[in-house]
Amino acid sequence: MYFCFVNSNTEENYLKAIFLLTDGVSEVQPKELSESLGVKMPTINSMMKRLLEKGLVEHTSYRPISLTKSGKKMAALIIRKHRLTEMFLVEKMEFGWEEVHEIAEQVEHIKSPIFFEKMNEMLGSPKQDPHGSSIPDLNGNIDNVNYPKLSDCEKNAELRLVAVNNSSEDFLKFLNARKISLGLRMKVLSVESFDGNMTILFNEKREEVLSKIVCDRLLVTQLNPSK
Amino acid sequence: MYFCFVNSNTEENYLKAIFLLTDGVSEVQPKELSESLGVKMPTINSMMKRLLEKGLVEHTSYRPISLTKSGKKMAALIIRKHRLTEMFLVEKMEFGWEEVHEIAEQVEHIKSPIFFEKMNEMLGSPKQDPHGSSIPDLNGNIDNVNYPKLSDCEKNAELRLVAVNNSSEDFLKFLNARKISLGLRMKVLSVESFDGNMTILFNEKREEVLSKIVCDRLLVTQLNPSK
DNA sequence: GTATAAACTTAGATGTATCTAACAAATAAG
DNA sequence: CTTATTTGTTAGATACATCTAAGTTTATAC
Ligand SMILES: [Mn+2]
Ligand SMILES: [Mn+2]
Ligand SMILES: [Mn+2]
Ligand SMILES: [Mn+2]
Repeated sequence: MYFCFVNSNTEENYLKAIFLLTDGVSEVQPKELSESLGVKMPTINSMMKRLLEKGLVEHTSYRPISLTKSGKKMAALIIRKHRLTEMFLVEKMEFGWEEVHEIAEQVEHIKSPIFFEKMNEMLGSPKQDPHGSSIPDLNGNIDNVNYPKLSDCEKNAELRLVAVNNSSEDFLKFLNARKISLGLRMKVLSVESFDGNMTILFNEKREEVLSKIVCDRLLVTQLNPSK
Repeated sequence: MYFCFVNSNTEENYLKAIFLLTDGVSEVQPKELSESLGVKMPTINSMMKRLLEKGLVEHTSYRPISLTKSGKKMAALIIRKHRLTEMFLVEKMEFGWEEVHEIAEQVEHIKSPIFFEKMNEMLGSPKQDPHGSSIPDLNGNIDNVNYPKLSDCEKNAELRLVAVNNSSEDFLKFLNARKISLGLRMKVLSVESFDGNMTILFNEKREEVLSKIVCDRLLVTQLNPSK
């Protein structure tokens, strides 16, 4: 049934990184992958050679890298485990959303399908993780909703924060300190064209200036413009 | 504070195996360790060389192996994580006691003190794991209660099952099928001297014959002989 | 007490995951 | 178009975790 050839944790991390850098569809430059994983270029080369032999990636010399169908599925299933873990840590173990990414980075490699399906069950099959990213299903299919960045919105836009782009502890602590969490209502009061700073009204009450760097990492939906 | 030189999962498994084979106090033969870990003898040699350099084991050529003080502490802390995990899986995630050992074998290597201390808190600082083994404290101290085996008990002994010697899935499923679980009352009705088979009365109702192999793996306490 | 067996060690090989140094191709600049 | 610069590849080295084959030491048997 399960045709069990298993990949190492390292291989899993490569597949995941490629998936995230390509959105599961496009290609990624070796350079970009090397920076994302924090390894030197030749390391990418030797790993691509292995993943190529296993039929998980496509790569010809001097060309960008992409996942094969089976590579894509494997990557999505690892991401499923990562995001279920994050949700479990937040919902069932009372961790803050800023604490869970590092732990999930390790837990995602546990070899035990039932362990993650138990989490899924206890959580009631959640569709998003604590950072608003979609959780792939058991077949490796993932909703590819592409939320706009706050920084791409215009003056007077009425928005709701639905996800963050980045789960680093520092960034999320920054948001915590300003009581910015998923679901928050926002209105763009002004955009400074010089540096991209935005003045935002939160929940129709609180006003705050956010830098371009921060606005790039906040993903939003438009609130229905009727009314 | 934490002087963070970290060991690989493999090194952690060796430390744990030595601890369990020596009860944290005595010595173990390389042969025995090699069989316990399922690796060949030279593998033990090269790992002992590394652990020796790290100051975690003591070993001179052709002599048995023991843990140093710091090796002992590290081993105990890994065992703490293993057993807390097993308890968490049973108590908070509704796994059966026969399912948890393999998962804990992987989870024990997660690098995140807070992850395990959260489990500990949620569980109310349990003193035993689901198989009745003691959970070491945060300083690596462990209650070394040495329960007798059922197979060492005599006819008419009145006992309570407090732990099992072995957490293999097969053995625990065998016990499940016979509704044998921790806390169960037992009375030794007879011992067959030829093969060590014992006839046991459970909960003053149910009678069952258990083989020597099984009785060797059941750890008991004497019920107070008064009354 | 020597011979045989068992346990242990050393040497050398393999595969994974990484690196540096040196070279090659593609891209950008002038 | 030729020259830098950036990007990518190859070759060779190192550390970890394991093995097999070949010796050594210790223990057991006669
Ligand atoms: Mn994450
Ligand atoms: Mn990971
Ligand atoms: Mn266990
Ligand atoms: Mn383990």
